Amino acid sequence: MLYTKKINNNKTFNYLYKKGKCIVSRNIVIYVKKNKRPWNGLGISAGKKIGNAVMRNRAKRVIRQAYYECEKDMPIGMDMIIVARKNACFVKSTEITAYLKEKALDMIIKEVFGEEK
RNA sequence: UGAGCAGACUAUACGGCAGCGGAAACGAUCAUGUUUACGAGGAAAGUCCGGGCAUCACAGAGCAGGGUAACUGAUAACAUCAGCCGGAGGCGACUCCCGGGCAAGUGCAACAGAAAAUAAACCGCCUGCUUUUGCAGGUAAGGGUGGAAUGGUGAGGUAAGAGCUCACCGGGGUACAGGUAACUGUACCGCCGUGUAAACCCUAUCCGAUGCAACGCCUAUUGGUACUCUUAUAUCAACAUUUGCUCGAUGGAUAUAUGAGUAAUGGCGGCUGGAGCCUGCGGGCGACUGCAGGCCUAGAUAAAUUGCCGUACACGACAGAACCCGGCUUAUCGGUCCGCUCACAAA
RNA sequence: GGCGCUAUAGCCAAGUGGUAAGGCGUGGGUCUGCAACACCCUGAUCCCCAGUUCAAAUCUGGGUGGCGCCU
Repeated sequence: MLYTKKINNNKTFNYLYKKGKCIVSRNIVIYVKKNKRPWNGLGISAGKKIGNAVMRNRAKRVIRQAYYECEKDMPIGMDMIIVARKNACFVKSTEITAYLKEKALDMIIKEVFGEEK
């Protein structure tokens, strides 16, 4: 939790779903958008389709752990929503961490900050 | 040994590294750090009952509406639980049952059937008249319909029959005895009548409404928006408020103007020490309860119990607190303990 | 978290204890030289499981799905 704040109002969620860039994979879907502030915003969403309360909590936990582990490498100054898909609760957190570090980071940097650099 | 019945408990375990939540202590000062112990369930679920707590309304009464239903008790209370009565099932341990009243009233009972409930009589049976087809009277034994047909079986009796009479069975009433009571037993009378109250209803008894997004406190901005109150003026004479309605109670009511206050948003409290848990000794058949000692054991707000690795095995089910308790219902891989029953075998 | 409503044929639906009306559509037939129109026929585990009753779509209890309100 170095530079991150939680996103907890509905407005920003809807704004990001509409305007943000989306990156899709088997386990998760990521929506990203610049916010021009000295912190990152993080929202995790686990919908009804995933399963009961235990499964939803498990998915949220795994995603949060994966985010913390690659927080140091993240660029600062963006809002981000991670939506769990049905696979996410059966997978270990190391898989998601690896995915974030190897593939998603490059994509995020390209999509969001690519134009400036 | 096998097959069961009932009750109670448990819900992978241990270690390492990294992390989360609020709390306490120590340090530190507008950055927050260190240490310590603690941190989901038997159903946390469904929200089906009951209560606490809070607000609203209170001067009260009645009606409407809703719940409960053998009896006695337990309890804060209950649709729960215990004991017991009645009924049903099982060889048995034991289990199951929304179990008041259609002899207060009203309604309903399709089709079939003569008839579906003050009664009546299709085919029959018997007597009389007429005459070969009917009429009048008696009768409800037999037939068929239906879920249900005015007690059942046998004997006497008769023109034919019939609780018409008798015996036994079944049900009802009255009296007496036993039991706290539901109820049980005995004696006498007597056959007065189907089902349905999870149909309206009646009887007894209980219930005010809304739910922590209740409610209380603090506060930015905008704007005179909404609401409340005070004063003044004008109009009207029945109008408003008061839990769904009525009585009753309280206030005259509406519009305009002036002045004062409140609300929205966000935050904090409510929030966890409680009808609490454990142990021992008493009371009670039991549900439960009295006394003494000990313990503090989640409180988040996009929402904490984790991630990864290793070891073991039976390879891990259903499932995540959101104000709090007592029950019920539903989901659930399995395991352990105590008691009891039946069958077989051995001593 | 709390409080409510609802489920009937492929679709829209009526039905307050006595064996489920109707409309659109599907399929078949009649009509026609062939079609359309018209007419006739056709089809239901009344969301699921128990109970009350002679009898349940309907009454009672439990479950499942869908929808709404407070925010």
